[in-house]
Amino acid sequence: MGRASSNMLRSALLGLLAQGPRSGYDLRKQFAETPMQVFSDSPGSIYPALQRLRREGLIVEASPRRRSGRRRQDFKLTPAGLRELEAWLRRPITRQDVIRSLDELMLRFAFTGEVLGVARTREFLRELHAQLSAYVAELESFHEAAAPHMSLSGRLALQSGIDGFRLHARWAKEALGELQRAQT
Amino acid sequence: MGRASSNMLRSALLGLLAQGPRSGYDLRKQFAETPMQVFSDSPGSIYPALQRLRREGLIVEASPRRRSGRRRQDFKLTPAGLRELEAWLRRPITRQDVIRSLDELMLRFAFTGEVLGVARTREFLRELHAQLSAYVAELESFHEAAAPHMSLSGRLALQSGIDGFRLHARWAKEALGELQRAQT
DNA sequence: GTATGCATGTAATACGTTACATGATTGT
DNA sequence: ACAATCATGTAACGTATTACATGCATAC
Repeated sequence: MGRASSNMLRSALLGLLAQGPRSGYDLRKQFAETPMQVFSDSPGSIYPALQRLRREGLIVEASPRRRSGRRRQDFKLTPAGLRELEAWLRRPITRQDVIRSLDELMLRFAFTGEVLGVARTREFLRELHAQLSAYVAELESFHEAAAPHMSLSGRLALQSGIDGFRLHARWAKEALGELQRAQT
Repeated sequence: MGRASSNMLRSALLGLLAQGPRSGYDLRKQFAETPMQVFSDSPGSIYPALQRLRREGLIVEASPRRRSGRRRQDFKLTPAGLRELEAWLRRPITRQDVIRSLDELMLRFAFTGEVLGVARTREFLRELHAQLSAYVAELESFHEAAAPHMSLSGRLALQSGIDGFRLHARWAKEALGELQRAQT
């Protein structure tokens, strides 16, 4: 009921603010100038989202740490905000997540490493790999059954999808190895 | 103003209806049971979307081609609907499309093959490959500059993103080859 | 002292989501 | 006759999008 679905921007804001205090403008710049460009940098999305988080007590204004005389409103996480972030990070990975919001899972991966530590990140990757492998298998069996009746472009598009998930699965495995090396 | 952004569901409905008359329920089943599961199969999204398309004159009721005594409302594209579909398919591929809606581009690819023919599809793939390569290069140079200051998980996540785009670029090239073989 | 960019905000609109509602038709 | 499933719809809610608005610092 309402309190809904993914709300990826909300989580991204919490995750970034967990790294340290930032202003809305800082966040907009980060969305605009880094590979986080999946997020809109328009003020109409970010400022209202920050106000909502503030109203819910998940973030508060931080001491204005002004690096200039400019008006500037920094925010930082509250304990409640950190709890919500961690709850998001710890959500079990579902088949639906893999299908409909792989982007969000990758975001969760990045923040998990920074917020919950290496051990938990490796669990995350194992779960992710399992779900991805399962879905790849599903797609392959669909492909086998349906390919004969599909158009060439349909088949090629499906193949691209399968390849993408397979690549992510392989990536998860390799990342797991890298974390292991870094941990020891 | 308003008439906005991607509206991927709208385009998907037009594309599917271009293949032949279907009912809302058919479309829901297709979303639920095929790899098109990026789309929600909930009635609250599909039926309103169909009503909007009908009100705009892009689709009309088709003769009820009933395969049972059940109530059933089939829709088919109007000439205006086909025009809008083709306009969507012919939109130039932007950097933003690649970053924020690769899914939509893959959908466009599939329908382009079915609606506009092989020649146009190959143009599409060339454009797509160019945009993907350009963005991969961008990401690589960001990676080179920023990697030293990033956390391990941040770096791994970024690497996954780069790999994904690189894979799509390679796919576009291979698909181009397959279409060429099929065309001759 | 005027333009440019910093920094935050708001209004209109459309859309997806969840949940609920409603008949009609098969199957048993 | 009754349950399950077919098939379509509606209502409340939250949120992204686009475009516009505002005020204050710097820079020149």
